[in-house]
Amino acid sequence: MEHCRKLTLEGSALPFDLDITLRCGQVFRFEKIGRWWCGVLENEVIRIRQEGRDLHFAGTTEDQIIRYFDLDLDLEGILRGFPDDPLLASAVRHAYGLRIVRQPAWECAASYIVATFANIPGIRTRIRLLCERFGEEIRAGEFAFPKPGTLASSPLCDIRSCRVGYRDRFLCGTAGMVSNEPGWDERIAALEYRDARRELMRFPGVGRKVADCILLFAFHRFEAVPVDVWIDRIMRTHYLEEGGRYSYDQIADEARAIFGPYAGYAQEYLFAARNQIKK
DNA sequence: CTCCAGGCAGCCA
DNA sequence: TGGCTGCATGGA
Repeated sequence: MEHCRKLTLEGSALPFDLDITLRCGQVFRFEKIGRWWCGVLENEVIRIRQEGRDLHFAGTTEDQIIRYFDLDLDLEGILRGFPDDPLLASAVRHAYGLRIVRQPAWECAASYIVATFANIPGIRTRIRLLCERFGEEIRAGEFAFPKPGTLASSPLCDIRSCRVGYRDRFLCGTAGMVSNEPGWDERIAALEYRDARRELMRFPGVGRKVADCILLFAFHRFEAVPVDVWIDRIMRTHYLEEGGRYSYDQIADEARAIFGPYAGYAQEYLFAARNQIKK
């Protein structure tokens, strides 16, 4: 591996916690080996570790690190702007320094399509298998994320062999649509949140929740609030009227009303602290 | 073994 | 529009 660089975090880059950021379940391909996190960024194998304010990394540029981890974002200001709420405050304390990573749009979409109705360890296994089978080998034993064209032209049975189950045709179908429209992500990025979500939901396997995940994790639309079973539970138990009937959009709207324009970030901190939040 | 998971599409009223 | 149901799979 090429030589290691160092980036000292300061200003907007604080707070930042690499472990929490890569462990919280927003990304599925990073793996911690010893003290190093190893993963693939833009077809480059990278490794990175944090020691206090120092970020040591290899395999990519400082600009890419800053962009991927969104270190120019004033996270402290966002956290300070949250409403005075004890549950959210405890979640922020628990996951302090978590940053929403800027995922490539296609990788994010494909990942969350195969993430539906599954648990995180299983998702990681599936995505690893997809990369090993369909991704370009960029180094011995290291694979890029599969290109949409590759998946679109692969037999469903081959895709299913990566244990994606019934999601095989969703993944293949979305891969086909994406590969037929270069620049689809820029088109989405130019739209208002509601329009962007509606457009994303035209992809097979992309419903409200997956669309919100793509908008939050790839496009950094921080008003997007993915409501999975955990967030649904937390919102109903702690923020909504007991026994009330709430649709997905009503819960997300409530979250935006309570947490403000960075509700997506609040959601992510609550998700990261889900096992510490009592039912 | 049972339960459950970063839900979705396809129905039906 | 809103509620119900089947769905493949593996990790805990």
